[in-house]
Amino acid sequence: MYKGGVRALPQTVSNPTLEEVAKLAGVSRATASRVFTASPRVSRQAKRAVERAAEKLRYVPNRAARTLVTGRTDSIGLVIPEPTAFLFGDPFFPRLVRGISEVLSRRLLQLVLLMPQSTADEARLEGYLSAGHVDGVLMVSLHGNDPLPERLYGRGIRVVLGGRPSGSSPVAYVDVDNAGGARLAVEHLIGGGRRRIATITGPLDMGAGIDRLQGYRDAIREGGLATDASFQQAGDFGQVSGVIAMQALLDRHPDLDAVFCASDVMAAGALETLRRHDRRVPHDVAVVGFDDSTIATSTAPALSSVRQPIEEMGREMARLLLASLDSETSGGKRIILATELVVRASSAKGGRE
Amino acid sequence: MYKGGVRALPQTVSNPTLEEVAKLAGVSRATASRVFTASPRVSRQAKRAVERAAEKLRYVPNRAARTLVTGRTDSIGLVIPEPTAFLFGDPFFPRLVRGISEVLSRRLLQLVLLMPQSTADEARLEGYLSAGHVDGVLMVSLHGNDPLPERLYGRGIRVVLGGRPSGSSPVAYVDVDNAGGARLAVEHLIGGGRRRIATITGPLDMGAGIDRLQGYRDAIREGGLATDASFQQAGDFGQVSGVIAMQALLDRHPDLDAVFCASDVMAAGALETLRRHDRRVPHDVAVVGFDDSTIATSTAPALSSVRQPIEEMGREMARLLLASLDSETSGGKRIILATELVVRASSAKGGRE
DNA sequence: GTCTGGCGCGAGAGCGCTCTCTCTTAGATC
DNA sequence: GATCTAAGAGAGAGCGCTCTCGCGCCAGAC
Repeated sequence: MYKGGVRALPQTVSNPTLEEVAKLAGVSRATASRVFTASPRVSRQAKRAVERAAEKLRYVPNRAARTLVTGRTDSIGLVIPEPTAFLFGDPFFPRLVRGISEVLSRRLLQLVLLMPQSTADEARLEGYLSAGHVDGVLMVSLHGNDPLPERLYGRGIRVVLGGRPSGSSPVAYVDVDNAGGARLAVEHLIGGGRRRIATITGPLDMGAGIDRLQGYRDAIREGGLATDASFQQAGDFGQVSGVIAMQALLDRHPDLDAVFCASDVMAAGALETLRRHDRRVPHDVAVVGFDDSTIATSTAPALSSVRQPIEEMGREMARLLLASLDSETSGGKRIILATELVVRASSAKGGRE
Repeated sequence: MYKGGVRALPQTVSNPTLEEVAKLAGVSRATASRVFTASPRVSRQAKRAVERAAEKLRYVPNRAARTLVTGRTDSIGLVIPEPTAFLFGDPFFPRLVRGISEVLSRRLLQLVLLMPQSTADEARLEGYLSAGHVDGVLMVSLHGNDPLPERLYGRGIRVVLGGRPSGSSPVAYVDVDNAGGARLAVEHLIGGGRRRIATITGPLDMGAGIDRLQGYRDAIREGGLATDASFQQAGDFGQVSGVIAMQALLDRHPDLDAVFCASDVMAAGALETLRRHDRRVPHDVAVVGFDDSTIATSTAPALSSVRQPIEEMGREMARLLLASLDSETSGGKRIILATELVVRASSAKGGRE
């Protein structure tokens, strides 16, 4: 019975070894190896002979053996805690992967995704990553103060985060300009004549949640309006939390005239509540979301939103990790990518003059 | 410069080896090894000494070395071609992963996700999987006749598919009862008095697309209605294709009174078109989707849909693979899981009497 | 003709681990 | 007290590969 323990089972199909390839090609193992490591010191005919032999035997180099001696795996781990895949139900995740892959493929590195489902999974994951299964680790969207990145970092494993961690940390990261994006959104609302502007925040134990709130506050203050905590209501980026938060805000401020939501999904929930309360959007209340996800164009009215360069974030994460792998020094670096406001019907200026 | 080539670089942090742990614990390497392989023949005190030494040195067994001798990696690959993550933009993907993880975690196996982004990626993937990086492979939702599963199978690698391949194949798979689900949906429409029932199909080079169409046809025929190809319009599971297909169907049959869509997302598109043509749903036209995704409850009216047990599919895939790993014989087995119809407003019987 | 240099190649060590085989020793049996 | 047994530990081989070292050979310089 296959127990996932550590006991040797007979290989069902014992793969050919380099030794056999070399013998068939009539060369030494060393020469055959040189062919597969693309080493220059091989004659054309030896190379051809080895290649032919390999093809004939359907030889594939044993990765474990190679890793054992080189200390390298040529693969990169991407860790995505379970909730993330849902939070941004939207293309966030595949877009990020696409950006990362674009860079890694060029270097012939294999991207390996890891989705811990539980705390137990995550503990095991630390062992997996520490055991030399990957050359470096990318991680996204940590809730609270996930200790994993720092622990890996402490082990000398190269780590790059997507989205800044909520605390301070020596680990390198790439983030989008959440505060800047939020500020753009709120400045746009102020510019449209709104004065009683509420916000539905993300979880405040995540960098993205904190920074988007900060951007909102900055814009409110700089716009000469008063920041008032009763105009702020926390959500968790999910739709239901948008519905509930909007309700709470309307209870406190029936006359609010705009709401900035830290995610499109929450904004969709907010729209639902506004509709139920017969608020016209954008006439009575303007709404702006964040993420510019596909949901933004399918709501009625279509949602203004802050667009983030997800693919670019993936690319930068990969580049940063590769640079760290090259440089023999790790950590510290951070890259912030610009965000952009996309205005749609939900906050149209014409909504109210 | 880190090239992803095959050249040894100095390890930034050279991890402690078993040898060092053994020395610190005052035992031989063999005894130390026994501790980590949970072998029974170790005295309590030797075990404790080794554990203490390991902790002190922060020792993690080198996986490559272990794999080299055991021939096992204790990890399982899950291959998801890029389009899939989009197609079922919805929780399909995380739900599947959750089901799989549930089973694998219990065996302490690591799930590794692989998302080839291009044909080049896929070619490289074959090498990766063949090189002994994983003990077995799970694959989902193949477009057309993807040769990868059979090639891996041919190499003696254990493979289990999620969703039957469109052609015939010796590779084991788990699938939901697509035909049965479609049949339920159409029987429900017929039971509601509908007679001019159209369908928007999925891509017909995918098992799911083919089978859902087949179920539709069977139900139509058995309901005593005529199957008529002009009532069938192909889509690609995406929203836009639903919009367009519905338009084509209305052009041909302005008086159709129901439409069965092979995905919820296409159904949402169909609803859009129906609304634009002033068809009331369900009064004039009843609509049923497939997948019972979150979108089904957020459309207006809410969408009747066929529910599939995604988590269960993940679990069964994992179980089948583990069984195959145990049994030393591979392939052949197939498991079909029941689907279920969830009736909502879009096909309410009261819609028309 | 000799000397030099570099190219191509083979021999062999060794990466870190598991596992088999063998040895030691303590306890059980007579 | 002698013999047997089995539990616990160590020695050592070897998994498949890469890489260093050094040897032989031939082209070009003198």
